[in-house]
Order: sequence, then C-alpha cells, then structure tokens
Amino acid sequence: MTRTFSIRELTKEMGVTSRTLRHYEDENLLTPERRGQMRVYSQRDRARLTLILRGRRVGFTLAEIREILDLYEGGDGGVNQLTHTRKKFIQRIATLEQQRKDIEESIKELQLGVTWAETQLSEHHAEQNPRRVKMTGYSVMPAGE
Amino acid sequence: MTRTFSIRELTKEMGVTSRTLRHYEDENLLTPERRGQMRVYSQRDRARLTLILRGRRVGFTLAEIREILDLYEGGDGGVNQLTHTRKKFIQRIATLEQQRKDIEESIKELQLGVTWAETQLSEHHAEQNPRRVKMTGYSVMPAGE
DNA sequence: CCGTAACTTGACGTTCGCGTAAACGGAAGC
DNA sequence: GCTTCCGTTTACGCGAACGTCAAGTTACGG
Repeated sequence: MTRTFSIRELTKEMGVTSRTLRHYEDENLLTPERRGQMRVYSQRDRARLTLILRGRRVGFTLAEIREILDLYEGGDGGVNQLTHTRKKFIQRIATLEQQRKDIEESIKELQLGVTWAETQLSEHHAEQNPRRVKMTGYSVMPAGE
Repeated sequence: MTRTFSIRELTKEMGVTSRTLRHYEDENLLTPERRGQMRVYSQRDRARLTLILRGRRVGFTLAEIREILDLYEGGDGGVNQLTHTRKKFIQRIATLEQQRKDIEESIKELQLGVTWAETQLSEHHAEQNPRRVKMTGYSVMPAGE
C-alpha cells in the first residue's frame, strides 16, 4: 500500500505548479526518487509537502521550513542535538503563538469594519442623505499600547 | 495632547528602520507632515503603522495592507463602495481564520516534536544506548486527509 | 566657525519564491 | 512518420520589501 505519485498528480492534489515542486527539490525540501529521469514521489514526500505548504501559509520562509524538517530527521540523536532541537521547536511555538494573537487582533479589527459598513448601509436605507460617520483616523485604530 | 513623533522615535518604538518608514511612505501607507523637510508623524500615522506591522506579521503584502487601509478611509460612502468594503473585509476574515487553523496545526506538530525530544532525552538518561525511535518519515506527519 | 548628529533624497543592490521561456527526451496514438 | 503529451534541465526574469551607499541640508553645542 505504498502508493507513489507522479509530479502531475501531486501538483493537482496540492494546488501547486510543477515548477514549485522542482524548486523545493532544489532547496532540498523534497527528494523524490527517479524512475529513469522522471520523479517518483512517495507518501513521505507528499506528507512533507503538506507541511511545507502549511508552513508557507503561516509565513515561514523555505529556509525556516527546511530547518524544522531537518530537525525532525537530522541529527545523530545525541543529547546536544536533541536539546537544540527541543529549544528550536519551543521558539517556533512562541512565534506562532504571537502570530495567532496578531491574527485574532486583525480579525477583531476587520469585524469592526464589517459592522461599521453594515451600520452605514442601514442608514443609507433609512435616510437618503446619511451622516458620514468617518471611521477614519485612529478612532478605529487599536487602543492598546 | 496631540503628540507627534520624529522618525527616530517611531523606529525605536516600533522596531523598524527609518528606511522602512520611508518605504511605507513611498507606498502611500504613511503620510507624515513636514516641518521644513523633516517628517513629523502624528498619532494617526503611529496607529496606522501599528496596523501595518501587524498585517506584515500575519503575512499580508504591503499592497494588501494598503487596500485594507484604503477601505477604511476611502470611498464616497456610496452603497456600492460600502458593500464592496464589507465583502472585502469578510474575505480577509476568512483567510485569517484559515491561517489560524494552520497555525494551530503547526503548533500541535511542534509540540509533538518537543515531547518526542524530551522522551529521547529521558531515555538517554535511563540507558546509555537509547533505542533510536526514528520519528522520521510520515510517522509524525499529518494523519488527516 | 566647526563638528556632529539627525535628517533628507536619489538610486542601485539583494534576497526570496517562484514564473517563464528554450530546448530536449521518451512513449502513445493516428 | 508525425504529433501530442508528459516529463526533463538550464537559466534568465521579476516583484516585493527593504538594505545600503552616496551626497546633501538643517539645527545645535562648544
């Protein structure tokens, strides 16, 4: 049950171009095998690609993604390596949690924007000459320090 | 109480370079006033900068950030404009929520990595020749389709 | 008057993440 | 045979987001 994938299959499934997959290979993020000179992607490649794309969506650079992936695989299993890996992971988690906070803030802002727009629209409905509540400046801007 | 800021103050407070602030000005993201030829940033500029940096941290391009900021300010207040703005905001919220999911997944993965490393380390403690649980391949990879 | 510190405007350089040809190699179908 | 896919390599190009000089201006203390 160890399925393999052609480059085309993978691109369609994951929504990327073949150029992207080759690029990831140049960057040592993927290492498909070859049948002749054609690439044959394993389940493992596919799984790594999933991680890569997710990393990309959350703003990691390819170098950062490679580092994380290498941490999973690499190393001699020595204490130093393991300690280092653990530390790196914890750091990543911290930045991700900061990012989550940022995202939640952004969502809040945008939701304010939505309700604001809806208010304006309902007033358009009521009066034919709505009072322009400006919502500009830093009235809508973050209050927090 | 309408404080203003020099470029240096703002860079120090926000942790960016002056080049960055000038770049944002070139891109019409900030529009500080001038005293002579020196830039004078208002509270509003500072607030916008906060939003810009947060947007940047969550992976928005400057163009996207500008679009959002323009939506807040711009427009004639017409129904079409408002409807469009609302739609845009809602779209942004959707992508942000996708991103939050991605981030939470990533955090989970990394937490698995941490506990794995800790397990390895504790076994190092117990035995002098630890069994190398490989954690490689797609054993740690996402199970979900 | 001099230095120096903080600011200004160009303008070219750099990194990242691919896009986009250009040119070629099998294999399949008519 | 020829065309049509699907694949390959090599390599130059590009937009985004600044970095990095270079060269000049303004304000102030000594």
